[in-house]
Amino acid sequence: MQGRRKFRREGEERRRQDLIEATLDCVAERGLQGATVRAIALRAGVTAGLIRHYFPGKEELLQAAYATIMGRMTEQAKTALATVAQDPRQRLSAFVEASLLPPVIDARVFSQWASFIGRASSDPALAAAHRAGYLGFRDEVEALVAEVLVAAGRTAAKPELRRYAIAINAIIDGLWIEGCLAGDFFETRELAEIGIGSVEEMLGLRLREPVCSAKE
Amino acid sequence: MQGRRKFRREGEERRRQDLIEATLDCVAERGLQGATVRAIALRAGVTAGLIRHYFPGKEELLQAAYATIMGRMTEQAKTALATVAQDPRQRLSAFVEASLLPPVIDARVFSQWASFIGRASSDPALAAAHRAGYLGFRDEVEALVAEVLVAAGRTAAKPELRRYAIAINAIIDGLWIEGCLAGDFFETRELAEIGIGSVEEMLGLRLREPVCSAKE
DNA sequence: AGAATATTTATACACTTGCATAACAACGCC
DNA sequence: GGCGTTGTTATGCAAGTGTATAAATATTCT
Repeated sequence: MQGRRKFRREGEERRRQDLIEATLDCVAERGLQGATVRAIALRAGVTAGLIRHYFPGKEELLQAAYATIMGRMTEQAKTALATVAQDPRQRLSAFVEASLLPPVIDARVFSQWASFIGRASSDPALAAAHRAGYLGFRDEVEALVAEVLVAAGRTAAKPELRRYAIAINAIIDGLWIEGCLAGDFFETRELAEIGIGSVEEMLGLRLREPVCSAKE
Repeated sequence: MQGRRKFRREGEERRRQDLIEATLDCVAERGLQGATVRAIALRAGVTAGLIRHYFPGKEELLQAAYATIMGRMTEQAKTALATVAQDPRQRLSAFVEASLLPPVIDARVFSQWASFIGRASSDPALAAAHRAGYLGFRDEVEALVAEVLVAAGRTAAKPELRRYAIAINAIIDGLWIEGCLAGDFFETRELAEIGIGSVEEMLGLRLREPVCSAKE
């Protein structure tokens, strides 16, 4: 008998994160079914038993993984907002654009999202987490639209604002899905252009400044 | 020992359909993980072994189930087209509307869709099935838009048509998801109204005939 | 009615699953 | 350097998984 495997003790938070990342890898590649404790442990370079040392059970690990990707997605969206500071139109435009280009458009992330959301209907905890994330996103859109309308000198009644937010949120979601599922059908910036163009048509005003004739 | 269970022989196609339906029930309620041969058989009022008499394996049953819901969804949308016959604008309007009301908007169907789509990334058979369904849907939209534009006396260049189809498909998908996941946030016809309104704004023409002032 | 057929049940099997436990080894402390 | 603490491995287990097979029964045909 050769002795047992050598190992290193990682920091607690580091190991936790590694396990979550390994879980997301498994979910992305083989769906929730493929995310068994043994597969996760193997990918994390660890033995299966260790999972129960960091999480009460597999269930909790999955929830932590879901919370992680939700947080990551909203974080990316907010990052897109932080970049361009001044003009509301440019801000909305940048927001839409960022949502429809990598790394937000990503088959891997979509696969994870779909796997978890498929179980959200049966799992109240997942459902609540999703609902919160969705409303946060829509509120973000609504605030942006309000800025834009005010800057354009248009009145922004509440029901109208809500309507805009729902519609714009929908088209971003829809294009996001199309891009993630069949990215090879579209040119690099095609979805982003369509997204921004559609929002312009919905709001009835241009978001991008009219460029000089030379460009594109 | 009491004798074995009594049973009835159902027609072949009937049994197949029952098994598929039972599979969809399990998927909707407990996700793909919950769709075990035993759970499916129990729900179908049958013993587990029978599944292998109608399908080569569990894998094929799942594929058949997915094909079923995909077909059902596009079929429902096409039904809406069959009813309204004449005016292209009314046809497009009815199509969008039907896609954003029950029974197409349905939390159960969405749960099934998400569960399957989550595995589509890893399963080539599911991926192919999805891609075919998606392209079929988009072609339908594109044809509808072409009719509308022609009827409105506008030129319908191919890239423009494609752009419209992608955008309209996206907003239908996005609103569909919102409605399925959080139907209680919206008034009964709210999503349908938003969908039709958005399409009108994108195309730059009205789909519904201008109603007399009394209505609504 | 009785035999032939193939649907359906029942049982078994090899394998995987999540989880429990005990042995072990890496690290901090004196 | 020896020693306790605890992160980590190894092993085992009961329940659940898909599948294979034979026995039993419902249905059809004559």
